[in-house]
Amino acid sequence: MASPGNPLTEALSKTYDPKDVEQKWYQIWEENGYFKPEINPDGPPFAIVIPPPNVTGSLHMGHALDETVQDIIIRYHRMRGDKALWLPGTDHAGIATQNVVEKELKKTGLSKEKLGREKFVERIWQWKEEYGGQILRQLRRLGASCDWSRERFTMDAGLSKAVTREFVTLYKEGLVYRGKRLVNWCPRCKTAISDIEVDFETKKGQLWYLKYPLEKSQISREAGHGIDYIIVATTRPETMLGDTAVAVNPDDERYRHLIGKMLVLPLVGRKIPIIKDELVDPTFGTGAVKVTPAHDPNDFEMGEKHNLPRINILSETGAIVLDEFTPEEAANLKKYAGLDRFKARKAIVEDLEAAGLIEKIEDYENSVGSCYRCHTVIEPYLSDQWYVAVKKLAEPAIRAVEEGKIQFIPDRWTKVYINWMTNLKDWCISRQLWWGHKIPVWYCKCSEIIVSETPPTTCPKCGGTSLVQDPDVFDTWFSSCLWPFSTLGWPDAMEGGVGGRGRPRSGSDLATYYPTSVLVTGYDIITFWVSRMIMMGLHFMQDVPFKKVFVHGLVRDAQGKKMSKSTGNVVDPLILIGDVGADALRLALSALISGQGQDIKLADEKIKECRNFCNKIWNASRYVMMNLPEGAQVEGSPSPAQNAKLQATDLKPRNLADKWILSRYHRTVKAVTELLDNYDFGEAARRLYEFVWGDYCDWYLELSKSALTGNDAKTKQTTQAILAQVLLGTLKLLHPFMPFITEEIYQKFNAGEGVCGPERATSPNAVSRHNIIVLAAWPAAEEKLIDEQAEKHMEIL
RNA sequence: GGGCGCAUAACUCAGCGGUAGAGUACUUGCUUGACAGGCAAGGAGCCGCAGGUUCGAACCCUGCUGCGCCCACCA
Repeated sequence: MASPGNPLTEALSKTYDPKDVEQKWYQIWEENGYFKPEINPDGPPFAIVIPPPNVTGSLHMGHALDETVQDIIIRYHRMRGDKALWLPGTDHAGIATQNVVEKELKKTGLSKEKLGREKFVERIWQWKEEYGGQILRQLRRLGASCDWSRERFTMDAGLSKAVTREFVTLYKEGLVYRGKRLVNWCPRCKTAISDIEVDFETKKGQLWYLKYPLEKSQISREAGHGIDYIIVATTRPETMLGDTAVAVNPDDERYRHLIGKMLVLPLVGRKIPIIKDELVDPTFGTGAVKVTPAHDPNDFEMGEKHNLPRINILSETGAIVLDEFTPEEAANLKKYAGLDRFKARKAIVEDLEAAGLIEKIEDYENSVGSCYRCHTVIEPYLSDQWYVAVKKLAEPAIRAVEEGKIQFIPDRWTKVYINWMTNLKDWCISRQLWWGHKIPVWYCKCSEIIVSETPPTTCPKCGGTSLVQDPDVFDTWFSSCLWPFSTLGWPDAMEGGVGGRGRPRSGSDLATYYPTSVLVTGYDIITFWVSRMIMMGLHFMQDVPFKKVFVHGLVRDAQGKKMSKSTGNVVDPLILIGDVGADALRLALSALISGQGQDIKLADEKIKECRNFCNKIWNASRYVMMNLPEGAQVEGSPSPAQNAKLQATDLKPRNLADKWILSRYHRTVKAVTELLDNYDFGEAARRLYEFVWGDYCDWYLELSKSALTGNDAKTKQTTQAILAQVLLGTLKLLHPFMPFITEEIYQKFNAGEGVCGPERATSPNAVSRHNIIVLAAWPAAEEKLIDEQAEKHMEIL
């Protein structure tokens, strides 16, 4: 037993306190360049690019999980001797960032309009410099071992150049085009958003049945039928101002005789035809549907087919405008001008009611789309936008996954991906925002469109010099889909070829690390991001952007509810780190990962369990230290020489307990290594937990007490050696999961040499730092026998 | 309307063809010598329901029920 006043017993306090340890180690690691792949210059390259968090973001539990997984992978590979790169960075997140800074401005009574575009963008840059690094600092607290010297931002010069190159190339290839179509418009953000940026929610509303009178001259002719109007059902009565037809199903007996007749649109006075179209479901409502080509996707399609006029009735903020009405119509509608769409709805319904033109109003539930950023109800809105023609890009992207060049883990996401990719619609990439990459397109008065990587000075067609750049910016995902190669130096790192094609210059990061090894992400952005990276990677690099996609679940609260500010169930990872330390949080998250990629319910109990585990291994180490040979009992020792002596000590088991723990340990090393190779982080974490607590502490450490206090010097020495070496080896296995505490303890045993640094000792068995003890291979049968014997033996004890 | 996932002890979850597991919680002891953030022992379960395959099913197949999610042009 340790003598009183032993410096080692004092070196470790009774309970583990993560605070100082974590701060200290991260700094040492970073300062010594341990996170740079170059510390393993000869290893095979292994690369992960971080899913770039929004610059405005702050670390939430979802990030914590995502980054923990990546850090486990990258630390594991680094320990295996790979030239392991984890490239960090942030996304400019156009709409999200703009919204945040707008809100800030509002507090000071300013608005972006008052500031003007240039000043506003300047303001965002300022804001970014000041607060943008927050999430990256928080990543460090988690222990994320990113190579910060390679940090990127989507609006860095190089990455901006990449986006321009991307667009111009796609344009020249005919894969990008401009079109006037209905887009999902957010009247609050005043921009188009893509289909997948719309959240649908079923909402309670009404279905209004409106009477549209037949034209007078026809009423008399129809008098015999007793019909002088058609009833249409709609959830959006205010759009009736823009109706340019009423459609019925061609087979609908009720209306067949009316097809081709004209109606008079109430309130407006416009004459509109009754048309036939198979799209109309005769069983819905009255079987007659009002057609508003400028404000409904279905109606737009019908309008195209039947050549109907498209009358836009709304401004970009969603208020009624009368620009596209005839003067007579406009005169009728003056009272609605400037009314917000929902106020207009009320007013129009009232007026129709007063005119006796409402047959009935029913309660009705339907799904309403809203902006994923601000939850404003989106408006199908007619406008000029840029699109990516996605079909030609999607085909190779599907093939790559089908052929196994990219593997989804777990596999079920393959199906989801392929299903999604085969039904892709063209991607609207222009946004009416101020923050983002400006579209490299200029318009000349002569109506020439110039698409160019560098700003043109004159129009190539008419020689005019007053060129105006497209005011819009790109969808954020249009830049982040280049991330796996733009961050590594594309396009400048390419030699030869057109449009950034060719091949990466040898020796460049791009040549070394592309394709990256694995992408780690939640399933929520497979559609937004993963699919697009695959398309663009294949298109511009002629190779997949990553070989594997590890898809994990989302972190939910203890009840399984989504964490959200409005529900108030958000658990802040930084508060937890402050409470229990980063290691406990990391272990909790990783131990909760299931092989099926289920969502994770994060309960306090689990955090507590893992905090206790930290303490457990801390105290086990304390015990082992106190029982090392006398000479070793100094802070920072055993010295290398002493250490060598310990290792040289005969590790050959002297009794059943020795055999048993070595066998257990050996199996754990093997199992955990395999589990990590197979991306089963949850099982790996659980296995380690059980080994440390259940085998090492509960059994071997308890049994060692008699050996250490006994008279047999040899037994004592062997026990000491096994205690120490199994512990040190286990610390290495645990290190990817819990980097801080393992480094701290390890360093105390190992003359200041941590787990993280460059490898010193090489072992013939190449598992290198990952597995310190090189055990002779034990025949499986013998191992099993020993296990059984040992278990029986211990039952007797 | 199409697709996916989940249902195992009070709670959170492992197990995925061979006698039901862990942690937490609970009960009863123990503990001045690594750790009370500890140790030992214990109670706990028609493994969602109904069929089928099999010598044998929590595990494989079919159907059903209940929750959750994704996709789709429900006026």
